[in-house]
Amino acid sequence: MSTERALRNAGLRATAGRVAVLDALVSMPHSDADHVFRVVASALPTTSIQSVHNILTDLTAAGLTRRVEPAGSAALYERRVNDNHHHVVCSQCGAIADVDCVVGHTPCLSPSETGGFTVQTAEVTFWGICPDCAASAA
Amino acid sequence: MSTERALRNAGLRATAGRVAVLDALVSMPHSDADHVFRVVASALPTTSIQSVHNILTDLTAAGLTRRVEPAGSAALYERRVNDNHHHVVCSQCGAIADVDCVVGHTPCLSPSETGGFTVQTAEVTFWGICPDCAASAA
DNA sequence: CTCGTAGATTTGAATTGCTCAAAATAACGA
DNA sequence: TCGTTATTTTGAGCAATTCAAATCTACGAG
Repeated sequence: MSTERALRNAGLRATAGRVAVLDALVSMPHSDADHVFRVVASALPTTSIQSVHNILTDLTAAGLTRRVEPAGSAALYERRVNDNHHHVVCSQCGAIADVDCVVGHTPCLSPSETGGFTVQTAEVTFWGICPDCAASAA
Repeated sequence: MSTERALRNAGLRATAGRVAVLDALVSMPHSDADHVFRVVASALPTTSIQSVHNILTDLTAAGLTRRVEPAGSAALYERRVNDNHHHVVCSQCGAIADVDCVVGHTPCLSPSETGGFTVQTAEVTFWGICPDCAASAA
């Protein structure tokens, strides 16, 4: 299995829990730990929310998943990694979608005054209204 | 007092707690609720952390303060508002500084593919190393 | 000026999201 | 097949924040 290979390549053991979590994130990106837990639990009844937290933390540390924390919601995880994409978040319902970066190529990557900070990455979050919320408002 | 006038202009009553919180945020921007509480509590011994949360929530709803939630830290508040500035956060110690926006004026405000979202604002967080952490690493 | 009331604060409890740690278990190289 | 060590399990615990009822107070009406 490709998922298991990815785990071993990252130096992690290929356990059922990790495979299930990674696979879950492919079909439902931007899921929080609880969401992942509910999907994984049906196939793996012995698991727990804490285990899912452990797994997600490990996977993120190993670079297999990315953790996103939009203001106001729990941490979200996605498999899409290493491409520095950004996100649009619905300020009404919290729905989230990927956004590829933008204007030229690395916008906002050279702030004018950094107060002496050495900038390594730029994280962009767009806030707006998702199609569903726009529809139900009309 | 200018602070009290600002409160009334926003349609809020000018209470001692609110004035103290606003004033505290002028001298120490990017403070979390606990930080604000400790400063305010010395002048206002009857207050509580919950009251500070209430106040900060109200002030933010009224547009008098801005709430920022960098990944991994508690919510931070600042008085600087309505100028859409951004932040640099130290990935080691969490120190935070303001960054004025950048490249032209409204960079990153026109993502290529929004997945149908109507984008209203763009929030940029730079991650890097602050001067202090850089110094102690050398 | 004082009084009543809507708006704020206080107090205490509860919730959410997550971390920590010890014991049990399972992956996988030898 | 077995042993080691990584991983999961289980259960407790914590920090940040929210909720809600009771009390209080700012401030406009009179």
